[in-house]
Amino acid sequence: MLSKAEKTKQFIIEQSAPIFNTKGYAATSMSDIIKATGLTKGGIYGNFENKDAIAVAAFEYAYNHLKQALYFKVSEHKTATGKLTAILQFYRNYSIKPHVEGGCPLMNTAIEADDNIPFLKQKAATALKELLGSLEYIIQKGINTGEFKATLNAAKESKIFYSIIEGGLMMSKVSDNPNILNNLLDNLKEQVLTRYKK
Amino acid sequence: MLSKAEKTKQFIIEQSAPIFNTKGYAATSMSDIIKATGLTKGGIYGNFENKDAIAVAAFEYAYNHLKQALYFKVSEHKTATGKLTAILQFYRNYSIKPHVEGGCPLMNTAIEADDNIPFLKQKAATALKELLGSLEYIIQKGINTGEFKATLNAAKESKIFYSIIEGGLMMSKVSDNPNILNNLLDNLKEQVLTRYKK
DNA sequence: ATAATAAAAGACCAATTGGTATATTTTAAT
DNA sequence: ATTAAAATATACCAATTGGTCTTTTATTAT
Repeated sequence: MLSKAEKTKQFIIEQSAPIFNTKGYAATSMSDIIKATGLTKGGIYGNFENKDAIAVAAFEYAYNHLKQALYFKVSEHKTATGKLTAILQFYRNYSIKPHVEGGCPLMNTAIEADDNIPFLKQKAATALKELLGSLEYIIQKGINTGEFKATLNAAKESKIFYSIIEGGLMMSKVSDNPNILNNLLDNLKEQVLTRYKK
Repeated sequence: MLSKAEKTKQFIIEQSAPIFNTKGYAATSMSDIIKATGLTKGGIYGNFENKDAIAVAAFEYAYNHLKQALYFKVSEHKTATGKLTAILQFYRNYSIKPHVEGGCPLMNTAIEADDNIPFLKQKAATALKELLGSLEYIIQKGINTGEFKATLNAAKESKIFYSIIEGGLMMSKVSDNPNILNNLLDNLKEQVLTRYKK
């Protein structure tokens, strides 16, 4: 059974994650976290060393959430085409209905942290590597099983795939127009069915 | 001739833009700007109403810089293929040699502002619309002159084009690997020469 | 039920935040 | 050169920042 402290720690993470993901690391204050949790300084600092530790935990929580939801959807399908389509479906309307409030934690963290928050940048880099790796794995398997063309470069395609999703998400969000992303997802699906498939 | 105040104002903008673009709006303090300019509070607040006004001016400065550099490169070419290739060349190694320190001001601002800094979000949205419009215009002109396939959808292609650049830039920066973006740029060029061109 | 321990509350801290008001210095027209 | 106006410096402000320390309250093993 979870100890009291472990439960509280988890609770702090759950309440903080959407705040960090919405406002960003710099704009999120300890008083924001205090307000969101209903705890006091003692309660927070008894469970975390400092703000940075909460930010890291919140990122990992948000990323794991995203990852698990994605993996769940992907695992429902057996073919590479099915898996890729499921991923595209997952991101449909993501600009207005993201998995964690504030959008994609990976992109948010990458953009804020890349120049001057090294400990967060590194977390985002590791997460990106993992996601790209999974994508590449799906495509490569599609090639190996003969579902996709043998000429396809899985490493290359995975990066095209993901850059379009994240770039499209950024454009949709800032433009308040979910269709920018959705249209790109439609196009990616078409690409899978034509360029990828044998 | 520029008045003293106008010169100072411009100077403040020039010194602030790289700070805002690197640290972000929230993490940039007035004391950062004071330090960077060598001015005092009076000098700053005599020329700008508040921090927000500087942030807006800094964004517009950084964006205009980017835009002009891009337009200059693009205008050297007459064909749509030449113009698109020039844009791709412009972004080569952008993750380590951006036009303004900190990377693409459009993406940085879009990601930080989209959830809770409306006045900056709107600036980024307008800038994005303009950039996408220019891209679409180039592609459409390529279609109209018979250089590109008539079946091409300029509006759609411009979004694919730009999402790959920005998504690729994000991935390159957070991974400390310029090649992720560079390889995507290579691929885009190939797409222009095969899928676009007649 | 009680003690030992774990967890959370709350008072406190120096430093920094964005911003104002006033004093001083520069600029530029006469 | 003088002077009015413009521009900048400086001292000051309340509020907030991340964080510590001590006291109080809950928890949990006995």
